[in-house]
Amino acid sequence: MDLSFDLAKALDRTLTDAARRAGLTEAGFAPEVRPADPVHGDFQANGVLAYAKRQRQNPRALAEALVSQLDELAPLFGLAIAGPGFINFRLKPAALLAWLAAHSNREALAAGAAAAEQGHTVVVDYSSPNTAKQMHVGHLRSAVIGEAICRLLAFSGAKVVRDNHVGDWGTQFGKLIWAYKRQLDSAALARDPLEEFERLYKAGNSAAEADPTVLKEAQQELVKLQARDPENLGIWSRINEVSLFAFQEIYDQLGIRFDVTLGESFYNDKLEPVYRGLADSGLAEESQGALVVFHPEHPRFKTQPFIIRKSDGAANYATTDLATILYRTGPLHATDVLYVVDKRQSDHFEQLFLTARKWFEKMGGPLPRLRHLDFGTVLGENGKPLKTRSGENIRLKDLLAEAVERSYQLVSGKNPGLPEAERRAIARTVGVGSVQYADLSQNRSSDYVFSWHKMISLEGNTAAYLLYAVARIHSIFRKLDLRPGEAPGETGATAFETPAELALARKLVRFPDALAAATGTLRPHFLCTYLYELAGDFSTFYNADKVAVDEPAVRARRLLLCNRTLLLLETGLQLLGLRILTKM
RNA sequence: GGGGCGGUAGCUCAAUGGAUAGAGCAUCGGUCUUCGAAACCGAGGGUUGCGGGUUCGACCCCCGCCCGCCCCGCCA
Repeated sequence: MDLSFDLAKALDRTLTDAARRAGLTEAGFAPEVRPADPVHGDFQANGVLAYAKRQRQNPRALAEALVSQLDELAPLFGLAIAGPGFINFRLKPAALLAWLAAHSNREALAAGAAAAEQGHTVVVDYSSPNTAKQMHVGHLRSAVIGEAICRLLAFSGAKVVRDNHVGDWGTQFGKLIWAYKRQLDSAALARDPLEEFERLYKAGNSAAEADPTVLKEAQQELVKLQARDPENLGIWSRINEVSLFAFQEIYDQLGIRFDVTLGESFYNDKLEPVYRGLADSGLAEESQGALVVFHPEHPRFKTQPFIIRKSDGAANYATTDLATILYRTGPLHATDVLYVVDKRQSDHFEQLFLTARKWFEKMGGPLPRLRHLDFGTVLGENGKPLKTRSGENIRLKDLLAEAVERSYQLVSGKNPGLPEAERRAIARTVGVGSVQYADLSQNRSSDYVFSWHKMISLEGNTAAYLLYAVARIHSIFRKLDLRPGEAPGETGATAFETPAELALARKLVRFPDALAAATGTLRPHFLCTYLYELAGDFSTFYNADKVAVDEPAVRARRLLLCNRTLLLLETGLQLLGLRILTKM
């Protein structure tokens, strides 16, 4: 066996072959290789236990037989059979060094990782705010998690299409256009367009509520827009243009750039085939004046309809979502579509996917793998959805600004000697990164409690702690007048000896497992946990073993550890969508 | 009423059916004349909501119950 990027996978193959030679052939044998508790080793194989159970054989004897066929591993691993029949593998110090030497830069990591998702074209539908409104805290998770997932998939070899499916076509435009024509404040529009659009919408809304004549006029504006009246279409398109420009300011802070922005309006002329296709195939039926799809085999959806055309004849999001699947399957050639959307919409997606599957079966076309990547709600300290004190949604713009300001206070307190401009720049990286990391480090399915104190802290699993480790490694290289990334001072490194060196080296070698866990389950928090543990092992090493010692061989191997830790921390943080720094 | 998700240390959260359930915060106690102490080391803290079941092995799978949040026809 060679020391490839993914050692667990390589071990799995080796054990599968060895099992055949050892006679473990009945009913298939799966080695079940996984990372182990460091107390026991680096990897463990549990497959013998289940196999022995099925074959009614002694698991320890089977493990002995298997291990006797693993001589080729002896140069790399210490092997041990433990407990009822676990096989433990502990990398030898020289093998640790060899793996680290072979993966010394971003390209080597990427080359190793790229096998996992090769051949997939993944459309990721994320962020997707409504135009003419501010992005608020409710839009945070989709944007942050979606971007991290895009980066993870791309690094693992997938072709990723980032699609911002904006809500740019809704009934809100009637009232908005009504108010736009009568009450537009140009100065306010120039200053903060989304603020002005929101004001106009509220003005239109309350005017319509107070006066039925206004309501009728607003409805007329909407009808005119839908009939492609040039003036209303112009206003509408200006609103969208300005909105997207404002959104991009947020996206720039979060490091997001979409490949396509195909909002609901893009599908306006692509809805007929949906109605026709579903009606002709017999999936859709009339119910209470609407066109709906029931799923008789489903306990809930046999009575809970999927409405694809409202009783007033208008489309809704179900219609555009179906049209969107057609477009992503066709022109975008998707093999996979991921919807990074609030978990409260899970019913909708379940119905959507069920309907799409049946529809595509009738059409005879292959359906991409559709998955709803749900996420929980951001809660305040009171356990309720996060709001301002007055009960308003917190604007993303304000939230990020506050994070940056709080980080600036922290940085200025800790490192007042730095020039202000530098402290400001550091605060942007730390502040925005703290918000992103707090979101990503938690299992995405759960709700989480938003806490400035926890988020912007040097203690615990935070962005600042990780960035501090990065900054400190850079500082070592600066001190020694070396430049990281050029593998400086590594030649002549001898195998690791001290407990802290060994612990750090063994953690470094686990990077592929963390990456595979995060990408395979589309849960970035697995990578966060790994990076946090890595930074912790580095800090322990840093406190225990001095890097800048006189003995050249010891110094070389410690520099190698620093360099590789830096590489993996920086790579990992960037895969999560964070920016990095060299001082803080 | 039907359904989804959750309940793990005082608090916030981890944990592919695998070995003695782990971190951080908080509490208590240590470590700076030496590469950034924004850090590190250590201690205490648990009937994994309750009761059954499956399994060599269950926080994890199955059944029942309790509690919390969310969804259930024309918003997305």
